[in-house]
Amino acid sequence: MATITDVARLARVSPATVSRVLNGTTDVSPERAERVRQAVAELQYQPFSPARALRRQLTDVWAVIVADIENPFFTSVVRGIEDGAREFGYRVLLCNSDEDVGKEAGYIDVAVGERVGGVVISVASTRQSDLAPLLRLGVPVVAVDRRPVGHLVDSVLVDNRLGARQATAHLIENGARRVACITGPKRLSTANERLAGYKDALAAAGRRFDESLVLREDFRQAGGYDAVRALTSGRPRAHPDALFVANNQMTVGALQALQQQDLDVPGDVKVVGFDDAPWATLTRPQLTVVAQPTYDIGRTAAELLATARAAKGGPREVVLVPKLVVRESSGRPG
Amino acid sequence: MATITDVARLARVSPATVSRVLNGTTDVSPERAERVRQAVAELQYQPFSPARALRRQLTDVWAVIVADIENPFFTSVVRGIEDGAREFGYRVLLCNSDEDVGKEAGYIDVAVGERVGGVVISVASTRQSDLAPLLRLGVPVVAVDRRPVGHLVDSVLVDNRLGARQATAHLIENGARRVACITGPKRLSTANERLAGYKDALAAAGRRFDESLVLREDFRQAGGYDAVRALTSGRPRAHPDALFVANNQMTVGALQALQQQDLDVPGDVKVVGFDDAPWATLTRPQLTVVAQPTYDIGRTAAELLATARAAKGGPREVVLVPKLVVRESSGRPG
DNA sequence: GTGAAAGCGCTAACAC
DNA sequence: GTGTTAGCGCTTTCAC
Repeated sequence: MATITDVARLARVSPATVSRVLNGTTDVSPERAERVRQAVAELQYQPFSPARALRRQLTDVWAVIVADIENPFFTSVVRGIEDGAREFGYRVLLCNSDEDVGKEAGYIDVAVGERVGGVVISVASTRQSDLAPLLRLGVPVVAVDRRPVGHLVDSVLVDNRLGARQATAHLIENGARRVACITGPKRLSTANERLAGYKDALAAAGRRFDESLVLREDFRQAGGYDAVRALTSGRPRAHPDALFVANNQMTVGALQALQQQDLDVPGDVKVVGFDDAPWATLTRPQLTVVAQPTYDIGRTAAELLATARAAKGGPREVVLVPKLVVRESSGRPG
Repeated sequence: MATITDVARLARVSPATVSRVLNGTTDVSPERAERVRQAVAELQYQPFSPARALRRQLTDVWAVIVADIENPFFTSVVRGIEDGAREFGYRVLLCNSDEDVGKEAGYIDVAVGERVGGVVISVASTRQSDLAPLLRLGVPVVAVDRRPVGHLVDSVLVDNRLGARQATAHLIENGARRVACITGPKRLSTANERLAGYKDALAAAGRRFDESLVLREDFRQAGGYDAVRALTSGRPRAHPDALFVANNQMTVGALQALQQQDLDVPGDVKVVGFDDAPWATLTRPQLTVVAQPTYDIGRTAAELLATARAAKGGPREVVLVPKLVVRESSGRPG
């Protein structure tokens, strides 16, 4: 591969001049600039990024570390981040922590090693994810979706508690007597906040909180499936007549389990899921969900990251509002 | 941030010795090695990747360039690639070309600039995507899903023609008289191969090929929706009684359009989609699809990439076999 | 406006 | 085993 020296030789100028033409830092005489451009084209020269990064001590790359690249929620957020990054002149290095704190730590090390210009992260664990290596370096970090505790970073969150409260209240209004909550692991703030919102709604309706109706699973499809199997395995009187499922992938699993057991939705069990999906109107019945502003979450994160170095004061926190989208799976009033 | 020199000073050794400890290239006396490790820990030293890449002239990074990060097909492929990459000791830099040859070219330049160790790409265009910058550099490239013409690269493809033929034949066997094909743009080999398979099946059944029953849209949801609207807008006798939809996202749109027009599936219109989805059993009726071995595609690509430098002979091509998964949307025989 | 020269942090060749 | 040294490709003073 050609180097800047090769280009300089061919264009009969110094390497410094080639650099100046490429970066537009100083004026170069038109003729020489033209010679340089020709030489670049002829040699198909492409600057070697590591050399440039070494010299400049920074890169125009952001690392985006998401917990689950297969979850459409995150890919939509990523799209928002990407579009924002492009606008601000950054490239995006996308990493998948796979809900694993260890893998996540590895990618954080990579981000540190690359001296990336910024990091957007949906932490694998609210308490255990360690952002310190980034913060020590002074790399701006924006947390999305999940709240990291003990680290002072900007964040873009959704009012999960509100969304969960609305979902649960809606089920109660529609006549549900025993609403179960299938939520995620304790290590995720989203799981806890959605559970809290569920409790809020019960309390507001004067309902007793029944521990046996709350199940924690991982946020994956199999978790939703297993939860429903467990909830419907005991004596029938103990079964729930409504489900608030706190995550999109678990909702798929939950619906599959209900279907397999010939339980009618919403007749036997009413269902509200979290996060909308393109196919939510294709299921029978159509799925009621708490929709999240996924793309905006990403967009907003990019804006915070781009302005992080200039920002004064403490961490900035943006909380976006989810929206209950009522379809058929949650039944009807009365 | 601490440098290798800082570590060396603190450990009272030379920078070379620190490097040796970190990379395990040569034996270092136990005591000195221990001192180095302590210094590394104390300073929280993290090697600066660009400096290392500059010196070594290569990186342990693969670029994975996918056409649409929001398409679950690709994210599943990516998971396969990632798992393979990890096994072979590579990190994955994920890029989203957004079905745009221009953005794709930008990421190819990035890959060249970074001198990545390999590239896995699902090209944005069979003919227009330009892999030459990579090949000139000698970077191993593996194409997945879509076939790039005019470039000698390894590839992992699916037998789209076979899958499409099976899908269409199945619809015909189930009594469809007018099978429409909603496929993708001409620039994508997958779109063309699936159309070819559709034609194969018609021919094998002795059916006349009717141009008006073939629609090309982009591979996105709105495309499927628009196609169905178009197909059902003319005089009823011209409407199809079956649809072969050549892509997962378009299938969602197509089903939505059918639903909106109160067309019964499979009564009025039988449907087979391409690529399976977790929610395919939740729709009413359950969706018949041609399932692709997504994860294996990625896995296989990683294996080809890891062994590319050692491989002799011409380009290697692996063709995986899709599988028709019959559910309800395609009707019943007779 | 331009070139010479230094140096970013790291590793590998070479001495000892 | 270990330290010294050179140099990867680039940008940025500093002279002129």
